This record gives sequence, C-alpha cells and structure tokens, in this order.
Amino acid sequence: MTTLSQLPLPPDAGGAQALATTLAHAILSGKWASGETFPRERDLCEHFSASRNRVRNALAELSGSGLIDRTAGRGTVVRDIEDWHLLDPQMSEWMAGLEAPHPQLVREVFAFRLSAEPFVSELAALAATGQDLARIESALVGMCESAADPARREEHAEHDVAFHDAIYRASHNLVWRQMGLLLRPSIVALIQHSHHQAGSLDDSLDRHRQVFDAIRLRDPEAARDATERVLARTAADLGVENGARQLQRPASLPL
Amino acid sequence: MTTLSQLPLPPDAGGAQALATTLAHAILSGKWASGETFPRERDLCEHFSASRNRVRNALAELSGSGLIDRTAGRGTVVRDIEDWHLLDPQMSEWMAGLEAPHPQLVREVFAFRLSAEPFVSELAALAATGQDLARIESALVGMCESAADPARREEHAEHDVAFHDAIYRASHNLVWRQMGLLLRPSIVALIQHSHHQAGSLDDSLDRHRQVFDAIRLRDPEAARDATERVLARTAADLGVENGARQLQRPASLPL
DNA sequence: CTATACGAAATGTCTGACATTTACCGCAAG
DNA sequence: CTTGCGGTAAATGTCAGACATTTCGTATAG
Repeated sequence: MTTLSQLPLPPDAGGAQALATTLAHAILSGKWASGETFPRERDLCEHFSASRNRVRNALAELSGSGLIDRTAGRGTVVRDIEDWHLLDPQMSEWMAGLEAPHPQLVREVFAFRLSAEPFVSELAALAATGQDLARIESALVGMCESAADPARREEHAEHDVAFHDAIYRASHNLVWRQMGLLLRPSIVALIQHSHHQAGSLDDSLDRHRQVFDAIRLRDPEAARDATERVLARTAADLGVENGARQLQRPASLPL
Repeated sequence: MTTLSQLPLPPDAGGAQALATTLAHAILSGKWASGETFPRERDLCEHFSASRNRVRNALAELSGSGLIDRTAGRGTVVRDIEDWHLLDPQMSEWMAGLEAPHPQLVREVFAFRLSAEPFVSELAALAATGQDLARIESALVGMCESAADPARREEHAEHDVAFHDAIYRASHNLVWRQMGLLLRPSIVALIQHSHHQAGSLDDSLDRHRQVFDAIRLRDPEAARDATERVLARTAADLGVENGARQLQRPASLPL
C-alpha cells in the first residue's frame, strides 16, 4: 500500500495548518498502513510547492498527535492506530472534517460514549449549575427549531453537539469536560450516515428532552436511564450493533 | 504576577523538546496567570541563548497542548486552565515531571479516576484476554517485590502505573486506553506526598490483588467494588477529602 | 469627536546552509 | 562463511538572516 505522493491530494494554498489537515486526512483515510514510511520532506515540498518550513511545521503537528513518528536518519513512519492521540482536540477536528469517517474510530468512540455518557449524565445531574442548565436548554431549543427543515441538518448537528458537550461541562470536572470534544466526529458521522426519517427525529428529540428534565430535576438515576435511551436511539440510527451488553451495567451509585 | 523572564529558570542545553518542557513546567507551576502575555520570542532566544527556531518549535508544542495562544501581531498569551488539553499525552508527561504537582489538576484527575476507574475495571473483567491478565499480574508482582525496600519507591510507582494502565488497556477500547496515560502524574504525586507507612502499603497491595483476582474471575461487580476500595485507600494516602464526597460533588464550584 | 492613515511590534514564512543521526554497502580479518 | 569495521549516502534537526503579515496604538485631518 505504498501510496505514492501523487495519489493523495492536489496542492493546498493555505498555511501550515491547512497542509497538516490535508496530510492528516490522508492518514486517517488509511492511505498509508501503520509502519509504512511517509514521503520525505523534499518530496512533500515539491508536491505541494511549499517551503520546507511549512512542511516541517505540518509534520510537527502530525507528530504531536501521534499520527507519525520521526527520527533523524530513519525518516518518517506512520504509527499504529493504537498510538494515535484520539483525545487530542486537533484529532477530533480532523476526524470531524473527514468526509468518509474512519469506521473503526467511529465504532470505538461510540462504544466509549455508550459506556461513559450515562455516567456523565449522573454527574451532571448532581453538579449542574443554573448556567449549565441554561446552556443545555438552549441547545435543546436549537435542536427542535432546526429539526423540521431537512436543509438545516448541519445546524441541527451543531446543536446536537452543543447539547452533549454542555452535559460533559456540567460534570464540573476538567477531565470529563475535555472529553466532550470527542462528540463532534461521532455526531457528524451520525448526521451524514443516517437518513433521519421524521419519526426517528421526533423520537430522538423527545429522548433528549427527557435527559434535560432529569438533570434539571437533579435525578441522577433518571438522567442515566434517559441518556441510555438517547444512545440506544443513536445506535439504531447509526446502524451500530446494539450496545445492550455495554449498556447493561454502568456503575450506578457510589458506595 | 507578570513574572519576568529572568525569574523562571536558568538556560537549558537540550533540544527544542527540552526547552518546551522547561517552559511548560513554568506555566504549570503558575508563574504566569491565565490571560497574561508570555515573553516574546526575542527575549526567550536571548535568555536561553537559543535560536529562534528552537524557541518557535518549543512554543509550537505548548500551543499544541493548549497552554498558550499565539496570534500574529498580538503576541503570546497564557490560556486558562480550562482550555488546557489535559488528555494530551505530552501534557501528562509534563505534569508527571513536575516536582511540585499542580494542586487543582491533581484533584481533578483524581476525581476523574474516582468516578471512571471502577467502571473501567468492569469493562476489563468482561473483555480481558490472557495477555491482558499476564500484564496485570506482572505489574502486581513488580509492586510486591519493590514494596519492601523504601529505596525503590520510584520503581514501585512505575509498577503501580503499569498495573492501572494494564486495566485500562484490558477494556479493549481505544479511548479508554488512551486515558490510562493520565495515571502517571496522579500516581507520581501520590508517591511523592504520602509517607507510605508499612501497614498502609500492605493494605494497598492486598486491595490491588483483589482487583486482579476479580478481573481474572470475570466478575465485573467484584472488580468494581475492589477498585473502589483501592481508590479509597489511595485517597486516604493522598490526603484527599473522602472519596464519597467527591463522587457526589465531583469538583469545585458550587452554585 | 470621529475616522482614517501611518508606523511600531509581534508572530508567520521563506531561503540556504550546516549538523547529526541512521541505515546500507563494501571490505578485510578470523 | 561469518564477523567486525569504516565510509558514504540519505533523512531529519538546527542555525542564521531577511522579509511578509497581522494587530494595535497613535497621530492627524476632517
């Protein structure tokens, strides 16, 4: 699979970050297998008609996200997917911008959400402030308003992301909060792949509202159950295997 | 708190990465408040007698981890702790290398472990392979062997990290697996701050062994309970407020 | 008092050269 | 035939200087 530098993508006019995005998308699309040697700086410079500086800065970003490993003398090799820094916000951005989402990554991220998000909702129900509730409600309203019009799917997706992210924020823990950034690629993939029949959408909105109500009423168990139902609906829309096994037993109350 | 460039740290002889570490430690130590302007490239070059290239590469790393925000014309400003990329492996490394751990971060990371790790153990009990079990057991043996000698505290800490990391890996989910990297700073802080009386250590080892046994026997509930007991012990050694309280009110900021 | 234009200051980019590390190949001794 | 040594090529890392671009403050004309 030694894809040559000609195949990947035509040149790019933006700054170093744009170049990094182009290269990252190529790697995430699986154009190079793990362990394979990446093109040399010189070739990249020529192919993209960019200065070595821009190329090096772009490669430094990829290296920082664990996509590649560079060592003087040996060259640049693509790292295994297990070494990628999935939690790097930059990575989430790249994944969300991908038109054909990486199937394994979507599965892994969704499996994570399936196991963790009900618990995050529990935390949110315990710790949410008035501001948090306002943020969640605002996102919910946005989802409802943009639900009817099929032309506003992207806007709907943004509100969907905002809804779940607001719940992560409401946990009032910096680590959980950071993880809210994982949502975007997962939800974007959902929007692009599901046909969102009207009935399914109404059902989804109703389940989201139940999550909000449970958090507002400070009922952790109800929040957990409602979140499980939202994710079950999402799993169905995504066509993912039913996560019943994973949903079966999230840790409920502390000792 | 506009700490001048002279105060922070004496020069550094290593590569760009070493310089980044020095600067990151300075920021993590709170030498600059959030929103404050960071020294200019020129000054850093002079102070560390480094080329602008090295300084720029180092600053690029800090920027990639969300510690600083650079914009042409305005300069470099330190970002708020809420914007730091806590899940970036680089960040964990920097935190672990800090001699005086950031108190809030230690609290937040531990609060996260307290809420998430019992659940991870459940997943591990369901998904662990023979290789996973071997890894966990190997770490456990290492902990026991290095427990007696107080001179091998660092080695003991490494085995401790390996033990918990192996459990995250055994969940067989890439996202959870990445999060195992958060353990190192937390455990290093534990080793440095607790006096580890002999009785406490024996108790800790026993609790770790119970976690291993539960996972080996594929008993999720037992694994969860045992992990909660390990973390309760850790909380006691760390001097953190009783874990139950944290589970109900994860972090700071009441309304 | 407002709006525009200029200029200082900071980061971003380009170019060319040199340093350092690594892998590969040939060669000679055992 | 194998082993050990050295040399060369290739790739990344670093340095140095100049220029481009963005931003903000300030002075000035209206």
